[in-house]
Amino acid sequence: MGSRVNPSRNKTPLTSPHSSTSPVDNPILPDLPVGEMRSTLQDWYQQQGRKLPWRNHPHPYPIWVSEIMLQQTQVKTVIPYYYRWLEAFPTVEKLAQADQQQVLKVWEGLGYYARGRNLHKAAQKIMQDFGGQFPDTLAKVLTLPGIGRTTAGGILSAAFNQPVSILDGNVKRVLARLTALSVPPRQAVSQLWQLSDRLLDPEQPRDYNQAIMDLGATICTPKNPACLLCPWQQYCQAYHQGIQTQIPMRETKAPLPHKNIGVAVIRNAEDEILIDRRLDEGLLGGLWEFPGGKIEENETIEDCIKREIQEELGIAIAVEDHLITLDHAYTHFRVTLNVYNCRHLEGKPQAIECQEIRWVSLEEIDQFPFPKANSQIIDALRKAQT
DNA sequence: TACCCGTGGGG
DNA sequence: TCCCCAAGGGT
Repeated sequence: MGSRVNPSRNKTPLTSPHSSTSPVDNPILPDLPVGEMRSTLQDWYQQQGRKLPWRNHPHPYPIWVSEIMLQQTQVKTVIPYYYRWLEAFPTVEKLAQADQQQVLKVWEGLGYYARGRNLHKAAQKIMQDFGGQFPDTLAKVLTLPGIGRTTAGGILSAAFNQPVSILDGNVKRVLARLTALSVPPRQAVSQLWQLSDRLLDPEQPRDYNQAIMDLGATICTPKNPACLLCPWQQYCQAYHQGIQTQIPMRETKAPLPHKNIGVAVIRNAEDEILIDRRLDEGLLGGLWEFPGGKIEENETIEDCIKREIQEELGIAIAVEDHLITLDHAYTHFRVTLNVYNCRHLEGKPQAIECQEIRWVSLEEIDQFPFPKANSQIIDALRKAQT
């Protein structure tokens, strides 16, 4: 709690008013023993590095897939998805030929679904523009959707042993502590990239990049870093100052807004259920869902559901009994889903605010990719049926 | 350039 | 229970 910081307070040094360069301007240490640091890190990596499925792979495709899955996602979460993905789409060509719904079904549950859609689009671009070969230059790799500077460096170093630096969450944290960075990393991105460039081992860039990420993931962890086991302990300013748990400094964050949502499970005379496919852009793009919307002030859940279904699908329904209420947290807000069983009364459903609409049975609903919160609704439907 | 974009696990 | 954060990129 003592590490929570108001960023504005850090823009001016509390100390000497005469100092012309604050740590923000120059967090780079003047005399880092770069060669020695590379050597100690590489030695540590040979002994303590993680064995991961995509390491030392001869082909860039599996490495690329792993890099995309690992964006903002922990290794443990990624591994089963990684294997399933390569089974479903063993080559760039197979991925390019798949349709988006297959792709999203395999990605289902992993989150940040634009990653899956971009992987798919990039595979098609590789087939069209690069003759089916994953590109091996930084400029070309950066033209692929879903690949930024860090992911490009990760792929080029791992697949081709090219000396391209990275600045992911692990590296940011390691370098912030190494320099006892006195501002949140976001305010020093340019300087951190310079430091990352400087430290990168030009002789063994593949192992160096993997090593510094392993260091961040297993030793220089966000909480309770294992400084006594760290190969860079002697170079670490945060450790020497005893402030390693306070760095990197955090941004102040506004509390998450909460939305109350009415959700309809609509059945027709054949006992089929109405689902809709969301637009490709934005939250949960391209996934299927049960229709519904935000409950306005002074509106009952029943009124909300009837109104939303009329607006979104152009049909009249009867709202019947309560199925389930569940809470879910997204990155920028929380929701409570109030789910009700409903009956279709009249009108043909139209895709007004979505891409597509289907009447489906509970048996065939598994074929469609749903976001996590909606999967819980499906579970509840199955339970209610038996 | 801030803000948007999921989900699971740890403390 | 709640907050934090994880191999970031797109706009």
